[in-house]
Amino acid sequence: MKRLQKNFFTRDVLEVAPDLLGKYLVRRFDDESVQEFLITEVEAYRGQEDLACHASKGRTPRTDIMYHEGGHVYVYLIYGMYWMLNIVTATKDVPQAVLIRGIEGFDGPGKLTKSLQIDKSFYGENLVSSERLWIESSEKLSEIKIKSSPRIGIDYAGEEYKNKPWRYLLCNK
DNA sequence: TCAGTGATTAGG
DNA sequence: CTAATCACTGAG
Repeated sequence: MKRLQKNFFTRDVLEVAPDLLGKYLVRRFDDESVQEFLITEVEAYRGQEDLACHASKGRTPRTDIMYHEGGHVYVYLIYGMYWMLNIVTATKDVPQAVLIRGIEGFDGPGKLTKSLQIDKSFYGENLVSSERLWIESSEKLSEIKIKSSPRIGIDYAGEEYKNKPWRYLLCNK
């Protein structure tokens, strides 16, 4: 196991997203305990032209972090209750992010962040240097199978983008 | 199926 | 300031 470095995150989101499957999300809690979670489901949000991406409406205080270099964390609240965990990818001024939808043991992005105790304080966290949240790769899982499908909950994105198969799932059963 | 929930955003 | 929006969940 070793922590993923910046060059992993600075690629195009469509490369990074499927590549995150089979990797481990590692969280060090406030009591110093460390837990690792296999990433099983992600979605790619790609730039200003992707109408499902929050950055499609332009740069705002909330989406600002997506315009940074890959390797940062984008966290936001949805439906007044649930924090969503995203990982910023690509280079400066290219707004892309990967939504972590599922990890082993927890299905659903809302439950995931609740279990990992992730909230707004993680907005902008650097996954390369952070002491409480990062990603590790495992040499064991060299062979994995990936399935893709349209993204969830983005009917507003228009015909072209809502049907893009930018949701990736692990299926090595 | 559908209500709860509050940050974020655009518009006066 | 106000009103609309929303990458979800759980109860029924």
